[in-house]
Amino acid sequence: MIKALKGMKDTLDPQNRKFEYFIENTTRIVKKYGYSFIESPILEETILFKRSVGESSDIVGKEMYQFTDKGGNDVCLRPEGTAGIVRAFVEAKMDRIGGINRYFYYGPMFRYERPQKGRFRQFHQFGCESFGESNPLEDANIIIMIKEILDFFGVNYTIELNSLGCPTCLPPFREKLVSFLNATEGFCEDCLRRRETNPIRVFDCKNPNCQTLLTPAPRLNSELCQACKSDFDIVTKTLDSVNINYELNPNLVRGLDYYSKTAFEFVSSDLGAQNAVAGGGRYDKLVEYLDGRPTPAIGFAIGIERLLDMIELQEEKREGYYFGALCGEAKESLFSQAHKQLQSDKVIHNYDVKSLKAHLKGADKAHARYCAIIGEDELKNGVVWIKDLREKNEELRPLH
RNA sequence: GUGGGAUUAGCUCAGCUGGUUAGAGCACUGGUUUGUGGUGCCGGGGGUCGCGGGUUCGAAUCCCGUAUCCCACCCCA
Repeated sequence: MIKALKGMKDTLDPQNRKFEYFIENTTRIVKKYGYSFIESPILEETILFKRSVGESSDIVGKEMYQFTDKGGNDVCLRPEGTAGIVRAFVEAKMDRIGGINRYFYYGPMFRYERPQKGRFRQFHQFGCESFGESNPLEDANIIIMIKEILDFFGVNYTIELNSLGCPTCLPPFREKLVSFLNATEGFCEDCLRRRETNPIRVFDCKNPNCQTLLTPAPRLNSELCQACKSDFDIVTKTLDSVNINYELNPNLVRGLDYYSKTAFEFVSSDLGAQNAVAGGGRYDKLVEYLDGRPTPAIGFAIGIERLLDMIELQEEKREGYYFGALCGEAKESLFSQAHKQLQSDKVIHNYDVKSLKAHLKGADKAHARYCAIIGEDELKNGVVWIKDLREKNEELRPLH
């Protein structure tokens, strides 16, 4: 038997029903906030992700499905959604047209990782990207929108918030931090590695010894430049004004290099170790990194599988008709009757001749509202027998 | 990439220290004196015991390898 590759899942019942339910309602909500559908290819040039997500990130460094295609191009299955959308945005010259453009997308992403709870090699994200709006009210509004989505599905979460600074205040801070790390002995191996790759991540270390050593370390939230600080204040004050609870997490570091200023994650204790159900932030420099005109932007993505893991499927409701014959002679009339019904209703047609009891069982299993039967008696009288499986009443309708 | 646990029917699992034709529940399917489901009763189909080696008279059972799944590290949605 040929099986799906490691970490890759087929979407069948009942997951498929959850998936449709999620897309339908999330789409409805984000459209209210002015987002419109966009789709970009799953396969992109490798350079796109190297320049946007960043070569120092784990995603680009070791998790990409990268290969050379038949034309000799260095290509990748997209590991995340934002880079492709920004490329599409710049390629369509939307940066030159200007204005405010908001897009949503959903689809598969690929990362070559060891699978575990809530983590797959092919997984799905639903994301939004807002271009052209630098006002931090947009940051707050996006967080409010995500909250509306998660609340609609009734999941538990907490919002974690941080400011990552900008090209004015982050690099000096990073240098300060690295000198501090260099001057301090006793950090664990992971932290020494982080010092080289992504120094801010040391704050995330779970090793209690490292946490102790970090006590006197410089902190970004007290090193933010005036602009970053005042923007972040607006975000938090706006959230306060609409009574949204959040936690300031100075250790929140996003794994993608393009983020700046506002960064947030929606985490849930109902998930496993992979507890982020949604995450995102501002990326004001990314459009120009990808050869566009400077355009402020902010976006986020929801991990669809992680969200679906937390939602309950509502019971499938009875709908439509089930058609069955009690004798071979009835088959022809039954088929034509079913065909006519199909013009206005969902119809499941069973082709086998079976007992009434067997057909009723079949109708029940098919979640049909009505069970329509033709047997010898009905054929003789030119009628079809119909039972309403929910109301438990029966009627005879003339064949037509 | 590093650990730990698992792998027997479609699903959840039982199968003791290796010993005759590998079991259960659920699911599926059919019947159940008259044409009434989701909820009675009886029957039926379905398994090269993940795969490959090895030990043995004999392996689902012991050993080695390997694949996949689950969980965690790491990282992130």
